[in-house]
Amino acid sequence: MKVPKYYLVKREIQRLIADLPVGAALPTERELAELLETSRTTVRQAISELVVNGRLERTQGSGTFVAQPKLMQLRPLTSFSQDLAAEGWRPGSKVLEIDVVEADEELAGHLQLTPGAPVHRVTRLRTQEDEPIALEVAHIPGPLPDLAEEMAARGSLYRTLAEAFQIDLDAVEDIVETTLADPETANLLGIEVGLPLLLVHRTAWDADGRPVEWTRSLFRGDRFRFVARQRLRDTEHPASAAADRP
Amino acid sequence: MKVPKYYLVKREIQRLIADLPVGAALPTERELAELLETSRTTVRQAISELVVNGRLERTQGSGTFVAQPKLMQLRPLTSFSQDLAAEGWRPGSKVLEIDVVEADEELAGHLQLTPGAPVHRVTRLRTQEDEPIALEVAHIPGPLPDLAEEMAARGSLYRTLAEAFQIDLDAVEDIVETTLADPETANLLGIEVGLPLLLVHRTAWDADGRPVEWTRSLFRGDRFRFVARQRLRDTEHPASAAADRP
DNA sequence: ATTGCAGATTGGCATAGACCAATTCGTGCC
DNA sequence: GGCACGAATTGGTCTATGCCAATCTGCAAT
Repeated sequence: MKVPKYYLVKREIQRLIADLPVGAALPTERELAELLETSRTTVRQAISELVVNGRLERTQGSGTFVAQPKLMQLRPLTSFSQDLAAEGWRPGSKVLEIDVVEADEELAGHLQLTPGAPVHRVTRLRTQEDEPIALEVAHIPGPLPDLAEEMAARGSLYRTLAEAFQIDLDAVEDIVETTLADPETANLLGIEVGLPLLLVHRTAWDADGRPVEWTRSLFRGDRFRFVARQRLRDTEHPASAAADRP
Repeated sequence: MKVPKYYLVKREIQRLIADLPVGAALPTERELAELLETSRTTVRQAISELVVNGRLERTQGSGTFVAQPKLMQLRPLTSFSQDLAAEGWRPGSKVLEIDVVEADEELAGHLQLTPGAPVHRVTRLRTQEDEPIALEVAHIPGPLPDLAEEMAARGSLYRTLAEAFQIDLDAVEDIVETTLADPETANLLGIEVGLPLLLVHRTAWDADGRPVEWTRSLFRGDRFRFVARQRLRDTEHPASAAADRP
């Protein structure tokens, strides 16, 4: 099998950084090109893949550095804050905007509304140790008086829905796929344009089966894992009541 | 905000292909470079992102074409075949290898074994309409006599475990993250090196809480969505027995 | 000691061009 | 008509180079 040169260069660089601690600086691109007897373009292509994989971090004017390994995890059925707090992280959240928009075709479909119906929109930047890791846009239908104030008082969106508006979620569905960072998203998340992201669409229903939330989240692909854990409902033998998994 | 030129080119190309049907050919890279008054390198960078997003497909010697949109979905709790069949797809599976290996540190940890313990390994290529979409390596501990023959007779791994070895799954956990295709994987999946993949680690437990399967799957990021659907166990009010979601 | 500015350093973007590899297509042969 | 082969076409890789933008460094002024 033919392996392109930039891929060999990538492996060389991986060897170079294998023993380096987080934060260590790589040689400059121009030095690497000379050292590995190739062009700077090829070196950049190799480094780009390592950046995408989350192994390296580039800063214009400064250099290229060994990055933190991928660590965070998110379970789909609880809230962002609970998820990360349970893992021992320090999650934060910054509300960028709270407004009301008219549902377009797609949004109306997901929330079972007629297009044009008013929907509350909450745009938030999720952070971890003050580093942005996700951009989240939640859409909630129905009257929610003083949503901004209620949220400001509580912080958590789910807690606000439950305590201030008696909206309790009964089921959620997450759809996860990959996408690429466009300039605007890259800017907000402080990452490079073109980095792979995990695009998560979440729909939540109440006990009556009515959709109460439709959210579009973009997570850094190099910093996030998505965890889905499920008990299998044994439709044939409704016996199993064993302890939860270790 | 500064938007690089290749990104503008990308948008131009997106406009160009907006009305084209699947399979339609783009102008050649050299033509696009001239048309959009830029270099071929810049055009290639723009096209590369559209390829990664699954909007375009490149074939050396032939051209660049509009690709099938992302469509498939997979729920985490049933088998690959059931998942796709339920969505109306025609899934296939090709067993590449069935053998027994010694568990390394990581594998032993996931399956609660001692390193060096023998583990069955089933390597499969999952296909859809004869197109490879995922590479799956399953590890199952314990004695499984004539596993290869039993599987050949049934096709499905989960059915084989249940019917031939009385191994019934009770809970599963999927961990989803992004990664990039290395040359070997890219070769098997028939995609380009460097394309983003969804890397899914699945662990399955039986009713006694013993891990019975640990699987590493690589899905084409441009062809796959991952769906996790959950009922929220209402720990406070164990009442909810409403109909499943619409 | 602190601040401010200028220059050097480093990554980011874009160009032009060469050659390779896979595919396609036309031509001519059978 | 069908097949084989070679040329043309098209994407794949790599080089060399220039300039821009962000950052860092060090010196000078305060």
